[in-house]
Amino acid sequence: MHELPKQYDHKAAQDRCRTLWDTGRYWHAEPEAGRTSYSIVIPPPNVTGALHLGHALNNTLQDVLVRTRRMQGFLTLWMPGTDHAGIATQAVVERRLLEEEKLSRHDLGREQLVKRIWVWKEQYEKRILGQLRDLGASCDWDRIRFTLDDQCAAAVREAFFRLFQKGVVRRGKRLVNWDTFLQTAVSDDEVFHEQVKGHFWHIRYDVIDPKPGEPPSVTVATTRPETLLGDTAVAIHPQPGAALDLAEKALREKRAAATAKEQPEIDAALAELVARRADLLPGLERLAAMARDGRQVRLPLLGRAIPLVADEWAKPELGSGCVKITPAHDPNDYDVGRRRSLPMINILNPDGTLNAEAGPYAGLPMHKARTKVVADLEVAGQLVQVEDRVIELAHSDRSKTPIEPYLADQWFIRMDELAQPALDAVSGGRIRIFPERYAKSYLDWLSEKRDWPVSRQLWWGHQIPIWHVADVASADLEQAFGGCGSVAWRSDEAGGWFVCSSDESLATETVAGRPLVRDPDVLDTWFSSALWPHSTLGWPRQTPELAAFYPTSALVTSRDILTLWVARMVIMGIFDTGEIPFAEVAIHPKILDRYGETMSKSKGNGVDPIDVIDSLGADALRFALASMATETQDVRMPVDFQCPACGHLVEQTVQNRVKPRIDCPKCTKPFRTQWASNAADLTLPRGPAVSEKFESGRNFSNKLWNATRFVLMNIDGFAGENLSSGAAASLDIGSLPLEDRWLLSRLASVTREATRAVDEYRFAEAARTLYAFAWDEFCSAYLELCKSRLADPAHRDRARTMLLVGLDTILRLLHPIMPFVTEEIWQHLHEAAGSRRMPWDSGAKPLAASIMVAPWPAPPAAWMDATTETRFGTFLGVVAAIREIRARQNVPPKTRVAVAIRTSGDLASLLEPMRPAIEAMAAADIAAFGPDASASPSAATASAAGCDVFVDLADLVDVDAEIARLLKENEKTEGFLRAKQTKLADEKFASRAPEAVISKERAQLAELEARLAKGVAALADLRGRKGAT
RNA sequence: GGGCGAUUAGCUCAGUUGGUUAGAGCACUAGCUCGACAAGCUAGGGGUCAUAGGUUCGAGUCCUAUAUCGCCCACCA
Repeated sequence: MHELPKQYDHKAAQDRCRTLWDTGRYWHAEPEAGRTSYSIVIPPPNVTGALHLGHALNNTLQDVLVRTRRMQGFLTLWMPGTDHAGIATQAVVERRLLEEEKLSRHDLGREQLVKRIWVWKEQYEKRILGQLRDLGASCDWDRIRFTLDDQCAAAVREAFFRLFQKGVVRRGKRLVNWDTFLQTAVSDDEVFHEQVKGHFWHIRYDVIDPKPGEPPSVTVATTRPETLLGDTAVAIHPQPGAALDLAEKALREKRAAATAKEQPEIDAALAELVARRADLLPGLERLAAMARDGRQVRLPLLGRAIPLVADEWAKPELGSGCVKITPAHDPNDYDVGRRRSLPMINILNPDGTLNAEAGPYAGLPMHKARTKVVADLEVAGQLVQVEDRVIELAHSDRSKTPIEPYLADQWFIRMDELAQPALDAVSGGRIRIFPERYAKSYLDWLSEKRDWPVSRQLWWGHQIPIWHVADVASADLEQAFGGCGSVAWRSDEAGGWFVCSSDESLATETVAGRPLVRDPDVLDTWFSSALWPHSTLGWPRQTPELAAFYPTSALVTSRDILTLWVARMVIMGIFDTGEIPFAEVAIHPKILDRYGETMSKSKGNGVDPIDVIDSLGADALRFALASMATETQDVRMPVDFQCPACGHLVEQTVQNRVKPRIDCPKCTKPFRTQWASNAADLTLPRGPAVSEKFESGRNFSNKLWNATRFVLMNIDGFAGENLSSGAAASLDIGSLPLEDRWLLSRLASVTREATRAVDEYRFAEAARTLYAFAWDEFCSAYLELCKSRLADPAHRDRARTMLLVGLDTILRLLHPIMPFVTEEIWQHLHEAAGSRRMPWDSGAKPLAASIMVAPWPAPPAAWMDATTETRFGTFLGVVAAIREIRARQNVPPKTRVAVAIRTSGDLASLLEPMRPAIEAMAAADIAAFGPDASASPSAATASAAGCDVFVDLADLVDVDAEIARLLKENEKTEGFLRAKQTKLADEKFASRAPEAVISKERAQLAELEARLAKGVAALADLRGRKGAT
């Protein structure tokens, strides 16, 4: 006999399963003619660090899809890989370099730094891929890619080259977010805003040669006074009066629509506007006229004459109505500068110090320059006023240092033409986004068609395949590269040329004696990510993989990168291949901590998935994550630290979550957290971050394990029938007892529900459906029922067959969510019952050696039978009724009770075969079963769907307790009854509700009336009995 | 400022096209070691579905407003 240990050992099972899968390479997909494929590319995790719970969720869901499709017979590929994550990775390595060796990247040089980052990458890539394997991800491990590997690099160069040829890659001065620590431009997405206390300085600029009646000066206000060194104008609205009228009109409209509560505030604003008009308008009108006349003001400190310009950007309703213009260091001023053709003076060096343009301030870092500028303005008497103000200061997400807007030459991609096909793909339904509402943010973002700045002044990344050459003629280039299809060139509008090549290097180092110089910049990391679906499959080569697996089937991601990544993949996929990169996009929730904050390593509120995998098992983790993946909202996960010494749980709080060590409040022993870095802390045992949410998954694994244990204990040499369609032993439904027909019916409907849920990315529903069925129906009901049948030689083998059908089907349905425990059980079943075949198995082929490649269940529709399910429900109701009476009368579990069941003759004969089952499951002896059954004088009563159940308790019955209970119950029934009567008596209801609803209500009313009558009779009976004693 | 979403049991969440007396897991209470499983079994307690209106014969579900929270986008001399 095949006997299993009492508890499921997830650690041993995980090791065994991984070995089995790796040996069989069931995760590998080779292009094969004639097979329908299903493919997913992994959202490549950054090699900046380890995977967190969000990744675990993302990858669990992908694995559920991939494992399901593989079992359904699709040629299934899940492409794994990691992302070089340009700036993020370089920042991490640079920060460590600085901390540990006090070196900057310039001390090391480009080549050495990149070498260091590769070392880092190897280390983290290994760790990440290891975590994915531990999670059970069935990626094709023979096809691991990296966004910076040779294959991806070739795709990047080719894609860039084509964009260059098409003319949508441009170079030009752009105002960028400059990170002065990393000395690179960063994208808007890599900038975060932080509120800091600052000031609002009001500075006076004197008018040059004011005429009589003209204001002698203008006052402007700024939060960044040092930028005045780069001012090239002061702006004033061209028609301040009209602008004020407009502002006033807008306010009045707002007031009309406002609630009474908001009105005082608007009134105050209106009053201010009116006062402002009186005070400032004449002056502003004068200034506007002066701007039209080309008059100038003198820039304080530097003494430069700068023009007054008329521009709508200056709002007369704000501040003094005038605004200083620093085109090279402010995004709005930049726009003004372009509109008014102003000079753009860059006052910054790349390292954040001021350059020669700043005159006497050159060499100072910005914050020192600010202090000095303010002090000098004060001395010069140009500082009018200083206000305290809270300002939103932009910081670089990567270096955590303040961002400086900075004018620099950058490469960017024009989106106007490229974006349209990507918009059409989603709005036309060729790409479907789940849940659908996210399509809106995709479309909104793309329809702005904003240019994509793609150059980064970094060393880690794909170096832009552009070479610069100056002082050559077009003919020289033609001669050098004319015959070469992989090289293109274009004038750089400054007398030089851009040469672009899709090859890694150019064939020559000079053209007409002039050197070709490689552009030092690298591409935004999202550029290579945008090519991921086709670059990983071999593009631009026409590989068999590309033909078989592109377009991919689905993309699974969280919503925050819908624009950054998903939209760009669609753009580039269509541009490069002419086809969409994926047919469906599944958006899953984010995991938040107990305070509703997103989990992140920097906050320290994360959970290492490996902690959960170690303590509770990968299946527990996966099951919990899948159950959380609902469509509507993000999910909160309260986290605790578990004391390694005593197991006590310490709630993770804002205070303790960043500490390297914690002293257990219970056993007082210290343990380390993920933050431990010094030697002393590292010697402490690790206290993993855990959440009770994962426990139900662990318990479920164990439940399945023990159900299997039961089946194997009873199988006793029975190897399983071949039920595959066409085989002799096929199931004859009509001959089966009620419980077997019920099981088949449930298997069919559960399979349908679970499959549909996965198809529609409703993972939580799939998990819930399977959990409830396996636990509450298969284990609690069916297994219990089988116990008596297994003891009866006449029925034993049929019960064994059905147990195997049930267990086998449940395992296959659960395998995508819980691969390890299902595989482990599959192997045990293989040993004990290897000749069994399900109707959806091929009868000729041997049973699959791994459940990973076992066919997905496909129960025939004929199994579904609603009548059987209802009847079985009645049976369960009778059992529950007897158990309830036992519980409320404190009958000891082993004491058998005598029961009478009063019900219609029809129902009684239908349920008669279930008599032994009822007796076994409720520890009861049925004395009477039918219309004539009646209560004995010492019975307690209960009702269940058309049956009255009387349990004869003899001297056990507590009459007073029964009376009290009946009183309470009758009262409750009366309450429902009255509500129902009122509803039915309501003429409106009777006249307007549909007939079906009314008859349903009537039936319920009748049922309630009968119930009450019985209750009243039982009560009278009990009272009489009490009087008799 | 614009957009999207959420608010249901002590906690974390489900709740199909509006239709019985609103569910699950964990936590809680009582009883139970019987050969599958104490990571278990049996029974139970616990909810004015954020608030206020409205539509409807009927609202957790639809509409409007309010409050609170979260996310995305834009802007803040």
